[in-house]
Amino acid sequence: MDMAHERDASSEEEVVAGELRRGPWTVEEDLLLVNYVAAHGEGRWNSLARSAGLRRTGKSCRLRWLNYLRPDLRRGNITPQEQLLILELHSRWGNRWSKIAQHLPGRTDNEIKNYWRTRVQKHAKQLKCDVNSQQFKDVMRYLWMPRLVERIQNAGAAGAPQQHKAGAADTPLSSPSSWQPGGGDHHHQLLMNNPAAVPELSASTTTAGSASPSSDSGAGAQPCWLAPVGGAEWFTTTCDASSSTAAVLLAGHQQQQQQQQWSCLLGEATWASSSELPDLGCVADFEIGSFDVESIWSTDDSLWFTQAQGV
DNA sequence: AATCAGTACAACCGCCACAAG
DNA sequence: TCTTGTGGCGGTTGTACTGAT
Repeated sequence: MDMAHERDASSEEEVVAGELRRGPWTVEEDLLLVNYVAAHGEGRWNSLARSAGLRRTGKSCRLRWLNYLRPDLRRGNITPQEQLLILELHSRWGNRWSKIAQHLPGRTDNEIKNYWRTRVQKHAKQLKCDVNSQQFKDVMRYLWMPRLVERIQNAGAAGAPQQHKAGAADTPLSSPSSWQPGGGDHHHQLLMNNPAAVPELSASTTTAGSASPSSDSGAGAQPCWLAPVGGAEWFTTTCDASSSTAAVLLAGHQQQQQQQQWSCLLGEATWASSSELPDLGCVADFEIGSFDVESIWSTDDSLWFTQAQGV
């Protein structure tokens, strides 16, 4: 369903500036654009807009096509796997949305940007810290991401990847089969069959512990894009296995006592005294007990979080 | 039922890089 | 070298939707 299509094209909500239309696209405009691109291909958006009979700017046409009409778009909720990848890639590259989107087939930079702003930044706000602060990065790296890995693992163990807050908005493209070899959309199959399709992640060096989270160097990764049969396996191979995050996650996985480990991590005394553990700085200064577990964190996340705090 | 606040997402804007003339 | 057109990107805004009160 597209809310834009529910409007009358002649409604006064739409602004007509000279010959150019603005505002939500109508079904007729979408059809014009889709048909024209199908017949003539993408590019030359300004002339395309004129030739197709669209009273839109080339920019508007391009955006509409890339963010909404492209046939290979993956629609529906961001899965835990995708969330994990977004968090990891953002920790490396910052707000390089298009770059991040390149590693999430079928997702647009706009979608990822919206996800970040509406959900991730929301939690930074709740934690009363800046989303770019080291504290928040630590929370993501040592609390949020491991939890996502755990959820992916659990979903894998249950026989099928967990749908994150699956709702009516989900389409077949976002179904768990998309992550299974032989299932899902064309792009995923391409990536799974050809790991080199993500060259930056396939570049492999193993300098354990040396990679900077924000580094653009892209060191040490063996992407597989396989189904999340084991969440930690999927993550550590998809992302940089030499990064501190992945190393910690992998260690937790190998111990098969991940929950206990993270419970320890949450104890102030532990992370203040153990040189083995990552320096979490002043994470404990957060009002972490009031962390809102809605939207991103599910109810069982809340339970886990409470247990982890030893409450 | 009405109102309100929060959420999700489509769309626009301004800036920048690049290529062609 | 300068100008212009084009495409790409990140930031921001507007609004429909949803759930709580």
